[in-house]
Amino acid sequence: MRFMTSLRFIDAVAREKSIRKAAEKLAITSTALNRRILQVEDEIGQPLFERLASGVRLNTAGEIFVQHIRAQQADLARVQSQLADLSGVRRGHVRVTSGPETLSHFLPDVIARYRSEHDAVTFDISRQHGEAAEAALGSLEADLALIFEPIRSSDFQTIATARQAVYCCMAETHDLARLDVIRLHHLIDVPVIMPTSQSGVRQLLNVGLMRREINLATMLETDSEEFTQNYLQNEKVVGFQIPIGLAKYMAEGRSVNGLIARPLDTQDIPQGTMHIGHLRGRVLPVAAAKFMDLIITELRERFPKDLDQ
Amino acid sequence: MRFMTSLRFIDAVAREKSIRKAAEKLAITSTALNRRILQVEDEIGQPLFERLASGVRLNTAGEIFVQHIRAQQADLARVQSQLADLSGVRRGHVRVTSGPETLSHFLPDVIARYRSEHDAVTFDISRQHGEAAEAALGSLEADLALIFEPIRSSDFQTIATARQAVYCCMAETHDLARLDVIRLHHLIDVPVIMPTSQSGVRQLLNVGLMRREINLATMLETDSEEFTQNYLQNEKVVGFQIPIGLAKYMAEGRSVNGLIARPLDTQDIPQGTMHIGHLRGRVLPVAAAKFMDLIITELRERFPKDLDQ
DNA sequence: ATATGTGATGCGTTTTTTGCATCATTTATA
DNA sequence: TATAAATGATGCAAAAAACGCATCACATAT
Repeated sequence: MRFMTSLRFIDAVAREKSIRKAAEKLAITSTALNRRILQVEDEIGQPLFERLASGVRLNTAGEIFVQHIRAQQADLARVQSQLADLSGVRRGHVRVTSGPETLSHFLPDVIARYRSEHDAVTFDISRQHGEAAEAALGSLEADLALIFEPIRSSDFQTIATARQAVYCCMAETHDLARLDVIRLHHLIDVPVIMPTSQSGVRQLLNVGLMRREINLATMLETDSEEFTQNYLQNEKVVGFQIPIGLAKYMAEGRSVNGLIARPLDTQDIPQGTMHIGHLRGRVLPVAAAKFMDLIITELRERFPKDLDQ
Repeated sequence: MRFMTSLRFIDAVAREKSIRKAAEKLAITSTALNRRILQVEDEIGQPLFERLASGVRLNTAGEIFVQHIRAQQADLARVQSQLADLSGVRRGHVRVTSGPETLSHFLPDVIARYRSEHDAVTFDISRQHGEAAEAALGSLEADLALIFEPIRSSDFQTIATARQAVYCCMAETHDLARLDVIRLHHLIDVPVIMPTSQSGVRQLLNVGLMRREINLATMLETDSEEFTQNYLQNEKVVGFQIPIGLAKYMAEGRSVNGLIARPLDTQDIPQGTMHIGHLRGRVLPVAAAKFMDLIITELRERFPKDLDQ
């Protein structure tokens, strides 16, 4: 897109905070890039960057203008996606940001399902917790977000929510595996792997633990689902997860790879809410919109009673 | 704005429906323009225009793309307005579309008031009835609309409304000038000037006339306020107008230039609603937003009881 | 049949953009 | 404190892109 070149270059310089560094990434000389920027600044009628000895930095005008550029790029992506859709093939690129919960099973499943029908669509998955995810939507670095936490920004437009209880995850040989529902007091003196404090699951656990004044025997704290799942197969410890983070059918009590999941009593630990949404006011590219539809379809199949739209 | 050139050109061709005609308006040769279009089509990956013997016409892809171009232009205007605002002077260009009611007194007053403080802001006033005005907002040819009619499109976002009763307008020597409130039956056999059927005032009159089964002695039908106002000074006929279309204080009963206004009884003719708003989802340029604020301020001063926000 | 309109294309010219070498400053380092 | 290494800006020549002219191919109206 020739007509986007200057704008794309400015965006790059804003990100790199240096003309020379940006020029290198863009595979042109710094002098050409410099002059493009000077030209746009001249047309705009005022500088967009502050010149520092260490590089450049956006000034207020630049912030406003770069925001415009990104909105413009996002809208162009939407248009291209829509045009591709016209000509039969669904092309496009979908950028999803999500907490760790959905990355092990849910998103891989949904994306595979989507790509089985539209293999011209590509994906970007970035793992970020709530606040960062919302920021990524705001700066148009992501199209969709799946956030298992309270929503902070009013710029987040929720399209669907799914209530999720917290489950204990353990080897099927674990003593607690015999129980259908686990109460908090069962966990006293049982070694557990805790999610980090940024995670929504951890926040729900904290609420219950505070109320009941219980301390768990935390043997390890991690935000890595992969680590947790693998470790549970080696030692008789308990991890925590929500249904969307479990392998399919595990939430119904089946064991998968020697692991089993049991719900925590909701009297002890409140249910949380998984939010699926996008930046308020945005019109999503076709591919992203259709992918979101599929996410909701999948959620409806998995959690028919707990989905709200 | 160099980076907008190709897009601006495409917009021009779409409007002119001919490359040669557009080229003339843009002061370049048709061959240069033609090649720019071919280049963009090539980058997009598909044609935007159908080539006919009589010129060109947007295809579906073109419609989508041109819509994007216009949104982009509007957003750039907003950004420029915002940047100018940063540097102290409020620059900008405000495009208003309105029915005839506000053009004689209201808009001139408000614009004069606005420009007395911000003389770097320029205006475009286009006179259009409801449906056309809404279309102008939709195609981003106008920023604000003042519509004295029911709103048809759900894309119209109303910011404020003002209830307006219909007034009779006449020479102060007219027999009916003695009445404080005019009933429909007073108008029987009185020669009147009627607004055209597109006008909101006419639609309100029709409602009352139908209900009471009264026919007026229409001596002339026009959509020209100027004509009506001038003619009333020459002959003892009655015209119709709403307060916002009257000179200041005329709705309170004062005579201005030998003319006087008397309200029609609202039992006979229902009140109408003046809508002030913009395209749903748009972020207006600073200048346009501030101008709308001033419109509402002015309305509040003139019609404190009848303004809703 | 002819004339007039349309958009597309080959080619030489003009304008714009790019890259190299270099300057003026500021910051980090010896 | 002197030196080295980074930054963005600028003059100038080469490369690339855009432009305008002449012309083609085609459709429509006269």
